[in-house]
Parts: sequence; C-alpha cells; structure tokens
Amino acid sequence: MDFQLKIKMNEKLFLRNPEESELGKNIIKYGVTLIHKIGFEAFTFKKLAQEIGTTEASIYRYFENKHRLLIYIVDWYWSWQEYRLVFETNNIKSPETKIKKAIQLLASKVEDDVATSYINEKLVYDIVMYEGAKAYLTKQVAEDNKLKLFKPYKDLCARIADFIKDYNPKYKYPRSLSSTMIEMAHSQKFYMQNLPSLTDFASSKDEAKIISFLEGIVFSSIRKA
Amino acid sequence: MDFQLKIKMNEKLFLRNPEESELGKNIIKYGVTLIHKIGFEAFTFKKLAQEIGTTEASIYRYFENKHRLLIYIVDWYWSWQEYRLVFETNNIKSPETKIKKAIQLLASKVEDDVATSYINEKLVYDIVMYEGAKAYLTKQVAEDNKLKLFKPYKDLCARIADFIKDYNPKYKYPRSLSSTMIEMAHSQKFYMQNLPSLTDFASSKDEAKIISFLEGIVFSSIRKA
DNA sequence: TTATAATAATAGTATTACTATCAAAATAAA
DNA sequence: TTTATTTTGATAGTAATACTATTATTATAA
Repeated sequence: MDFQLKIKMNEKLFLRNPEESELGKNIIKYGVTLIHKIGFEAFTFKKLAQEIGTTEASIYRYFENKHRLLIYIVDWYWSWQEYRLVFETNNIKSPETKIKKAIQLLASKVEDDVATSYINEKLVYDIVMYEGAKAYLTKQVAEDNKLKLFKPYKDLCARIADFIKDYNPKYKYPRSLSSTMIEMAHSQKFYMQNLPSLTDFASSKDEAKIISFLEGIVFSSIRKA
Repeated sequence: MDFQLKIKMNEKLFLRNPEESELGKNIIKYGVTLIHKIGFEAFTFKKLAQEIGTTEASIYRYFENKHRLLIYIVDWYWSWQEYRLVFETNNIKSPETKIKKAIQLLASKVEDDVATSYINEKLVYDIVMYEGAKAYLTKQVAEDNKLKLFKPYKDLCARIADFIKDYNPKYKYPRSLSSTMIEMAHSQKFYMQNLPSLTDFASSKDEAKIISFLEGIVFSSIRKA
C-alpha cells in the first residue's frame, strides 16, 4: 500500500500550478528550505532561482510575488493539519478526545511525514511559527480574504470549534477559543525558543507542558458549570 | 495641574534620541501616521522624509532602519500600557479586579490620551495590532532580545503574571497565560475586523464580548478547584 | 513532424535601503 | 559677539529588490 496525500490548493494562489512541473515543485521545495534558512524578509526570488538553478523570470511565471508563495506554504500547512486531524479523530466519539488530539497535533514536534514527497513538514512547521502571521498581517488582508486565501486556516478553526460545540453547546465563544488555541500552540512555542520569559516553559523538552497549558485553558473554559 | 507622561526608551533603539529635537519628534509622529496609513511593508524612510519635509539621510541619523523605528513605536506602546495599568491598579487590593482592569485596558478602544503630545495612541494601538508581531518575528530576534529591545512587552507580561500568581499561587502557567491574554486582546480584535469567522464577534460593537471571552479564559483557568 | 507550450538567457526599469560629502543653518561656548 | 560645534539640508551615489519584456532554445503533445 502506498498512499500519497495531495492537497488541492486555491487557484488564486498561483499563476501556474507548481504541482504540475518539476520546476514548480522545486519552487515549493527550495522555497521552503530557503525561507526557513534566511527568513521571509531576506528571501527573494532571485536567491531562490540561484538555489534551484533557474531564473527569476521563471519563478515569476508561477507566483506573482513572494507573499503569494508564503500564503501557498502556510495554506498547505493548515490543510495538512486539518487532514491529519480528520484522520486522527475518525471514529472517535468523545469530543474531549478530539480536542485533545487537536492540541497534540498542533503543539507536538512534527515528524518528517512521508505522505508528501517534496515538502518538508518539519521546516514548514517552523515557517508557520516564524512567518505565518505575516500572511494576513498586511494592508491587503481584505482583498486576500476575498480571494479565499485564508480558507484553510478558517476551515481548521471551524472544525475545532465544532468539537468545542459538541463538548459544550452552551459555550459562547467556540471559534475564538479555537483560534486562540491554534495561535497559541505556535506562538507559545516561538516564545519558548526565543523569548522564554513570556512563558513558563524552559527548554524544548517542555513540549508536554505546552500541551498541558493549552488543555487547561480550553477545558477549564468549556467545562459545564 | 498639568502632567506629561515621559517614557524612557531603550538607548539601543536609536542612533540619536528622537525626543530631543523637533525633527526627532516629527519622525515618531509622522512615522506613526504613515505606517498606520500605508502599512509597514510599504513604509519607507524616503516617503516619511517627504511627509515631514526633510531628507532620507536626516532620518537615518536617528534610526538605523525602519525595523528599529517599528520596535520603538511598539515598545512605547507596551510601556504606555504598563504605565496605565500601574496607575489604574494603584491602591487596589483584589487581584481579580487588577486582572480585569488589565484585560479592559488591553482590549478596549483607546481614547486619544492627552498625556503625550506628539504620539497618537489610537493609531499606535492599530499599529501594534497590525504590525506588532513583526517586531519579534524575525531572524534577528535573538540579537534584538540581547539588546533588551523586547523588555517593555516582557515587563507588562510579568506584571500581569504577578497578578495571576496573587490570585492563585498554585496556578502553573502564569506567564504563558499572561502572554496569551495580551496577544489575544489584540489579535481577536484584528480577526473581528478582518477575518471575523475566526471569532464569535461581529462588529466593533462587540468589544464587550472580547472582554468577556478573555475574562472567561483567564478566570476559568486560574480558579481554585 | 510540426505546432505549442515551457524554460533559459538576457536586458532593462523603478524603487528600496542604505552611505558619503559638503554646505547652510541653528545652537552653545568663549 | 564672535567663534566653535552640532544639526540639518541638499545632492549624489551604490547595491539590491521587485518586478516586466523579449527572444532563443528546449521539451512535450498533436
């Protein structure tokens, strides 16, 4: 048995579908490694072209600009996480277990999944942690939103919000709690690694504590009186 | 009686102290309005110079680059919020009241305070909401942190964490809860305005709901069993 | 085999992110 | 009040960024 996960990406993200050619896949693959290495601000299509052994102009045929490529990567990540969540919670009844699974998937160290050939999930996880917010923290957020570029994030958020509603239909803020949980899974980890005094977690060994912290927040909030 | 709030800024933020000259104050004042207007990505020192009626080179004598100016503004904001918190919680005993005050200060619409002459707090609030995370989401976060550029944020976080510890000394994650609360006060508002399906808040009229949501998260987490 | 589509090679432009120099103006010290 | 010092303005210049355009070459599909 040999399965391969294929995520259908929003067509507005690209000018030419990167999945449909070697060059396209290389743009994603080396785009991920290069953004991971030098950061999104220093990242340029020229540097990426050198890395791949192609030209700037060729990359511009796939992506309008580097911001779109960032959203592509981030979208891919949220879709991937949603897929994992659906898979892992399948056949599970208990909303509590489902919520815990969600937290665990978002906050645990990512293993290099074999499900996708040319995308390194570990690196993508870091990119979302460091650069993810930059996808929407822009002046064009309204335009980009109209093109549904943030749908994967919203879908994941809605799915977890549904678990929360299942757990306690009377809780008033399921979506806000869901987005809080998702955001904090990533940013508490960023803080832990870079600004540890903003957290109660010391080394990366403290991953279990992040999970305990998030479970605490979520379940104490939605516990029925 | 006429008081004026003066915040002492970290010297590493600038090459020349902008508070000590007209030009310097204009850089801050019009820096704030211009970043608010066009966003941090599109913002350049050249455009700012045109706005002020000075030259690019003159601005570079105050700030090494636009990222430092952003941190300056963001730092000013966190210091200002901490000052307001200290002021508003003075003489209050109850940690519960103090925590509620903190939430209210962070999540409520900012009134244009007269305490500071040349800085428009309302605009700064929006800048922190839209651009604040970009201050630390960079590859140089470690370096910048060594220069103590994030101290104001950490100080505020630590202060609220202390309230939490007062409320319940046994709660295990006071700092993470504090940073969660601070972050979410801003980002739930951003979502409400731009990506409302990530929240349960509709219009900006729903500010009270954000406060109720945050209070729910915080107090249910730290309530003693 | 030819048509068509994708890529490489090259060039070019406006803007960004600075640095350098020197003169003019404002301020402080003698 | 003159002189010295500091701050600003004016101007120039550079390397890199963020693109667009053109044409030749190569791969793929009809």
